[in-house]
Formats: sequence, structure tokens, C-alpha cells
Amino acid sequence: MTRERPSVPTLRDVADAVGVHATTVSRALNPKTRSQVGAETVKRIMKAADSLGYRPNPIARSLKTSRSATVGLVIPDLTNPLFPPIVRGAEAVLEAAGYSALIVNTDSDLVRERARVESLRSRQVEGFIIATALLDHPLLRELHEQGARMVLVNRKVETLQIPSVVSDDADGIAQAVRHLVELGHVRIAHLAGPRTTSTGLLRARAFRHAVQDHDLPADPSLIVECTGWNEAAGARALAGLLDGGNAFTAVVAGNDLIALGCYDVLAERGLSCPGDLSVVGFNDIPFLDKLRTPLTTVRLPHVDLGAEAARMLIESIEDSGYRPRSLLLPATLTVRASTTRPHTGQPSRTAR
Amino acid sequence: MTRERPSVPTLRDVADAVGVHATTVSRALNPKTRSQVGAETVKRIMKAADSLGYRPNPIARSLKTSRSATVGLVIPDLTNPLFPPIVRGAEAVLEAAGYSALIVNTDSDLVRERARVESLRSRQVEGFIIATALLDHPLLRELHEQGARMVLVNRKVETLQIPSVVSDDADGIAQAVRHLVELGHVRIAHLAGPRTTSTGLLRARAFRHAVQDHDLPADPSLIVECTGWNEAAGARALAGLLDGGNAFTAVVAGNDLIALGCYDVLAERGLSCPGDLSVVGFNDIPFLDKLRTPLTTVRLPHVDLGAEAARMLIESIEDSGYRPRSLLLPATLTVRASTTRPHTGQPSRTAR
DNA sequence: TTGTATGCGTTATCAA
DNA sequence: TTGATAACGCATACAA
Repeated sequence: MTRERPSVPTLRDVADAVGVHATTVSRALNPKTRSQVGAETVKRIMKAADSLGYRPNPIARSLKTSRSATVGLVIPDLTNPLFPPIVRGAEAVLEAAGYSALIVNTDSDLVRERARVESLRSRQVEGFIIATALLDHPLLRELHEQGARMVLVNRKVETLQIPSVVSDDADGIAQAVRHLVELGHVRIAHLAGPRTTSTGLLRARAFRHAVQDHDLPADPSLIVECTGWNEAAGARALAGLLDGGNAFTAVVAGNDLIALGCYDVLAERGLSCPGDLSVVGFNDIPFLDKLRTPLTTVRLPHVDLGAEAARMLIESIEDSGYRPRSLLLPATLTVRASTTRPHTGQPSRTAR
Repeated sequence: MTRERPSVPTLRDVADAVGVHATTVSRALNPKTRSQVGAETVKRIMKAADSLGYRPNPIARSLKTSRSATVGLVIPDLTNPLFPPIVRGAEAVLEAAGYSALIVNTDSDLVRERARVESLRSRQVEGFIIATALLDHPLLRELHEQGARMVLVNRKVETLQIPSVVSDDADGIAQAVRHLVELGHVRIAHLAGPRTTSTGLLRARAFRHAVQDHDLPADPSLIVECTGWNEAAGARALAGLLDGGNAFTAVVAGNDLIALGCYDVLAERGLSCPGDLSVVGFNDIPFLDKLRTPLTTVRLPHVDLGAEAARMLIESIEDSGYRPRSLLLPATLTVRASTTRPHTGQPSRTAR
């Protein structure tokens, strides 16, 4: 018995069919070396390859070249609506350039993240696009020191020279605060994301600066840190703020999920948005315009973020002289119904 | 000059360190062949491998075994909130089993889909999890005929014996209709998804059956097909239905996005939900509970769908005696505020 | 312009 | 239980 399945043709099969050596076929089929082969030979080889249905085996090629044409996409959680557009943008660019994306979820768990990244490395990915947000990151430092190519998206590491693509969060926050100030708000609170994340820190700092720039009272108790980037943490933070007896008429949330947590607390306590409290989100995740109170938020160009990160990574892979740089994409305020001029008393009073 | 980087250790390095042959190391490190090696030797090898930081090279292994430990995930569009949970569930199971997921978006474009699948095949994926919904699918047939391992998720192909994991859409629709009937609705419309998709067809059929089972008037004009699974198509469909002068008090939408399109039309025309029209969605995508009118919908176990599909695929890869089968996961109705007993006149009257 | 030889890191198949 | 050898499919330095 010979063979069960006709098994896929290899370079050799094509070579035999044409009557040349496998090397020649390899050269003819590779655009970069094609010029070394006679035009006539190339034609015959192409034809034979086509009729045999030859497909180069990328595994064999990888083993030889130690390049895999895959890159790793490290994200915390694909079900967080922030990330799919980023992945989408990155994937489109990668695919067009001949790369495939290996996607892993870390759940913001350092142990899991390390394991996932290890798994990616063992698969010989040529680089990483990293969208996880933890600020202090031994793994990141390790990768960087080991010379792994990577691009950070939606975050930066100040201490390391790693290329990054981020949106102009500071400007986004500034726009949000300006919008509230123009509406007449004076006492504005900020529900910051965890300060263990670069975006959390950055947006909180931007908030302080914006408040200063408008000569508003800089009350530190009006800035509270959420324990997570999610609704529950946002709800807890606002509840604490309300219970603390602070007077404030508007809230800039660290992200949309935190803002949605605010909605929950307000509903629970019979407070209205924007009547009792104006709320601004951040990110502009889908369907915000369809909420009970459509959320005013800062829109970020997520697809572009992913696409640009992919471009950078490809450049750094293919151009050895690449110097790390940072790209800053603009953020824009999207005004909806959750913000209005300050009405009556302080919500903290109304609350109890 | 010797070497720039210390380069990653190979089997040989470990073998040299221990003083055995590479073959022995290979056997010792592979759980399936470990028993062939002396316990003492295994111990020494493990130790050396560990201290050298040896990581097996999956590329080399793939070349030898012609297995890649990767599977392809083919989805229409990652930014559709339906898919991330499926991907998430699949990825978790795959990762645990030592497989990696290569994800591609097709945008429901047949040409693009073919190209993406080709790209996956050339990367030697061992199987496919396919979440695209097109019913008539030459590509699917081809893959099947070529003996490619695959599992369909959230869809079926009646004519082909391909394993699939789907939710009990028919039961979900039945629950939705029963709910509306119990509220007192009699004239219920269905905004079906495109009949080029298996889910579109299936749910429409289920709707007809459910209406029959409750002895409601089976008015064909109350079932309209949307041109897509999105808000715009849903809006167009409902607008057409309203303009058509049909009387109806409730709508079962083919999915949540179509239901959201209904919301848009109702808002535009000054109609209220559920006052003028009860609306039921399908899928329970995130944040539906935070909408202006929280949407009653049918919840599907998306994460489980993905996870089960991955399990099936792995089984079919690793067990040659695997027989294709279909898994049906239960759907549950989630009642929110968009459905209530029928009130006054027909919305079609109010509309003009 | 084409062919030869070699090796990427691993595993399968022998033989010892 | 261990070792020797070859091979997976391809790319590249070198020779012709």
C-alpha cells in the first residue's frame, strides 16, 4: 500500500514535476529571490506549483528562518467592549501584511498573563501587542530586556523605552472638565481607575490639572480611586463619595463602566442623572446612546489604536533600525444627555 | 565572535548537560513517552531542563509530527457583541488543552472568508470553529469533503454531517411568544434575520410554530425579513411593518440589534415601548438592562457555546473514532421592561 | 542561472 | 532502558 491520502505537495514535488532542483523552486516561489531564477523557469515552476496545488509549509519555513509570521495580542478580557475594536484594527493590518494574530486573555491576572505570554513565546511569535494595563510590570521589563519586540496599546510605561500607541487621554479629560465647567459646574468629582494602571494614573493626573486650569477648588476628597475598571467598583466609589457628605454636582468617571456603576447607585437612591448629578464616561463603548440616560463620554479611536499599534510592530519587526516612539491619537468629547447645568442642592444632601 | 545572544537551549543542550542523548531527553520530557526512561534519568533531565530554562520548540515539533496545536476561529466580526463571549469560552478550553486559537474576521464576505480560511489552512491549523452564519456555503462543503475537522457554533448545516453546538433557539422563541401571549398579546410580529442564515431561518420557523401552538392568527404579513442582523435593518423592517397598516401589539426580534433598531423607529415616531409596542430581543448582549427601556430578551449561553465547541473540536482531533454530533444548549427568557400587556390602539394607527 | 550540501529542533524507527 | 540515525519541508551559503 502506498499512501492513504495524496498528502500535500512539497517543494520537491513541484521540482520533480518541472524537472529542476527543489532549491530553484524555492527561489522561484519566493518574491525576494525570484530574480535569481530565469524568467522562463519561473513561469514553468509557477504553473506546476499552481496545478499541483502547492502551498508552502510555514512551519518548515519558520523552523528554518526562525520567523513565524505571527504576533501575540495580549489583552485582559475580550468581553470588555473596549478591546474588540482594538483587536479588530490590529488584525486587519496584520493580516494585510501577512501576519496572523494569536490572541490571549489574561484576566489581569499576573500569573495567567505570564503563562500566556510564555505560551506565545514558545510559539515563536515575532512580537507582542500588549493591551493590558498594569503599570508595574516585571514581565514587561523582562520582555523588554530580552529584546522582545512589542508595542503597547492604550497604555504607556514611563520608565521603559517601549513604543506605544495611546489616545490623548489627558486632552479627553480636559475636554470633559471644560464641558462641565461651561455648564456651570464647580465642584466636580473624579472616579479614577485603579492607580496600578497607567490609564488610571494618567487620567487622574489630567483631571487634577484640568481642575487647576479652571481655577476650581482642588479638593482631594473629590478624587476617589475605584478598585477596578468595572461597574461594581464604580458603584462602590460613588456610594462612598455620596456617603462622605461631600458636595459635588458632576462626576468624571475613569471609564464608561465606572459611569454605568454610577447610574446604578443613582437609581438605587432615587437620584436622577443629570438632574442631581452630571456624569461623564470615557471610551464610548457601544450602545451608550441607547441607555436610559445616554451617556456623555470621551470617544477614543479604538480601531485606529489597534491598527497603528500593528503598523508600529510590523515596522519594528521588519526594520532593524527602528527607534521606539509613541503615537498619540486624538480623543473627542461626545455630549449626550447625562450632563446638564447644575440644578438644585448637592446630591450628598439629597442622599440622606 | 561566538554568539550575540545565548540563544534558547534545545534538546541537545539539555542532553549535553546531563550527559545523555537528545532522544532520551525528548522521551523524558514528553509525558507520553516518559515511562520508557529510567526514573533516575528523568529526574536529572528534568532538573537540567529546568535550570537551563529549556522550552520545547513547537515549530520543530510541528514539522515532525505535522500537528500544529492551533485551531482556527472563524467569526464574522469580533465587534459584534455576540462573538466575544463565544471566543472567550473557546479560547479558555483550547488553552487548557494546549491549543492556541487563531482568530479571523470575515465580515460575512465570502471572498474574504475564503482567503482567511486559506491562510489558516496554510498555517496548518488542526481544525476550525466556525461561527459564521451563512447558510449556503460552498466553502463549508469543500472543507468537509476534504476531511477538515470542524465544529459549527451557533449554527447548523442541515445537509452536511458537521458537528455543531447551538442553543435551543426554537425553545427560546417559544418562550418569548408564550410570554407575550400570557401578557395578552394576540397579534405578534416577527422581524426575522436574513433567511440566508441558519439562525434567521430557524427562528422564523420556530416563531411560526409557536404562533400556531397558541392558536393565534397566522398572518404571514406579520413576519418580515430583515436585510441584516443589525440595527439599521431592524429599523427599516419595523418602519415598513408600521407603514404597511398591519395591526400588532408586540414584536419578537430576530436578535437584540434588530430590537434596538425597533427602539430607534419607535422613538422617531413618538411611540413608546412597551406602551405602544412590546419588544423582545434575542441573545442578551451586554448592557441591555441599562437601556432607556431595559430589553426583554432570550439569553443564550454564549461562553458555554464556545467552550463546548472547543471541547468537541479537540475530541474530534484527538479521537479518530469521533462521530459528529450536535449539542443543544438551553436558552432562557429574561424579562425586563420592554414587554407588558397590550394597551390601547394599534401602533400602526398611531403612527400616521 | 542552477545545483549541492547542510541544518533548523524535534520525534519515529530502528538497533543495541 | 538508551542510543544512533533519519527525516519532517524549507532556506541558504557555497560551488559550479
